[in-house]
Amino acid sequence: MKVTREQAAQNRERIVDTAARLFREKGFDGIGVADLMKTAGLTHGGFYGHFESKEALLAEAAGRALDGAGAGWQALMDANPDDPLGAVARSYLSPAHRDNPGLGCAIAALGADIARAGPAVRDAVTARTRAQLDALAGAAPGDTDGDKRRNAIAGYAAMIGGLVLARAVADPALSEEILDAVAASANRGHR
Amino acid sequence: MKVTREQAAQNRERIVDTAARLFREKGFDGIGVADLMKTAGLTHGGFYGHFESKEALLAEAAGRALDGAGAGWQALMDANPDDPLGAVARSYLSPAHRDNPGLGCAIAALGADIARAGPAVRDAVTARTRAQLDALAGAAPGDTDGDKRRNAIAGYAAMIGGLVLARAVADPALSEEILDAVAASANRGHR
DNA sequence: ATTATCTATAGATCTATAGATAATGC
DNA sequence: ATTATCTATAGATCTATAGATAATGC
Repeated sequence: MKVTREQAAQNRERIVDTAARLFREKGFDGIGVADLMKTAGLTHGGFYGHFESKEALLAEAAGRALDGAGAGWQALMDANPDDPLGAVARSYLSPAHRDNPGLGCAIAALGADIARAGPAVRDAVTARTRAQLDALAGAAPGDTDGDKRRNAIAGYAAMIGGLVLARAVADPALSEEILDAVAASANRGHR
Repeated sequence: MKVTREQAAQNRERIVDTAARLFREKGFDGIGVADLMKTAGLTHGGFYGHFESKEALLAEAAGRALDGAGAGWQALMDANPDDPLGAVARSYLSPAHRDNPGLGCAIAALGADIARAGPAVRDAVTARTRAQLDALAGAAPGDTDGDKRRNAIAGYAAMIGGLVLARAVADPALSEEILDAVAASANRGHR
């Protein structure tokens, strides 16, 4: 059953999108190529015509997930010119984000997997991280460019760690308290 | 080859210690029971006399790792009464911690695995998180108890996220910049 | 003729268990 | 007699590949 060149390209995109979701939900080792392809509506063996390896797919999937996040942040910042960073922080630290890792931040969901991965994955993530920090730094509070950049990095770090911690704890009240406390500290920089 | 009751208890401890290190280094799915037992100097089959399942071991191993971190923080805070939180942050955000996940923070190394785990694991982590936040809140800056607690949570979150991000990026200079920026923001609360 | 996808499988792993072994502890 | 540990294995999964199939694109 061959398909058109265009259909094949669409299938490839669907594999990347499916992987971007399933890797974030279940972790890199938590979903196999066979199940992933089945979810994408394809068969196991077809995978290796599109990607060299499962890890090569992770590099693309993580890149795509982070690109999506970057676009979402930019839209939030553009829509909230008086408090761009606060808007990003409130969205990032929402219960909806906490409860839907498959659609959320790839660093929070896959940070440890990425740290253990090879250069292709880490380079893809590094490039997006650089772009996101640059975008945040432009909107961050601070008297100098150095201050703004440090505040952007610290703010991003607090969001990531807050989300990871809020997902890890079992008590919903404590989880909520963590999200709120980090969001409040992000707002402190707002003037 | 039976061993004494005491030797068996020591073997169990060694399994937990080994797991605490290997899970943090390789992730929960990155190390198998057989390899883990071999590293502990025992055979695969002996495992199930000590633990109900691999996940039951994770609950103990994560608890032990976090207890060790809590003790280390307390020692750091006691030794630096004029800047207790800064001392913890500088240690947490050191290149040594970044480069040795097997000996480091279990939340940063295993946060996503913990979030996907069952109640035994999550409850063990929640109890230690509560204790650590209480200890940090006592030393955190802030005019009210509520401020101190919020600052403790936000500071802890920034440390976790900073470490995760510093481990994920491939560029050593960017990684260092992240550690330094988060440490500097933690010091901002210092008076 | 090319190629995207399929079925089938190799070979390696994984968790968990069954049953044997051998030393302790009563 | 009890029990901590061992060997061996069941049964399920994993990544990756080989070779067949069938439709596209020249």
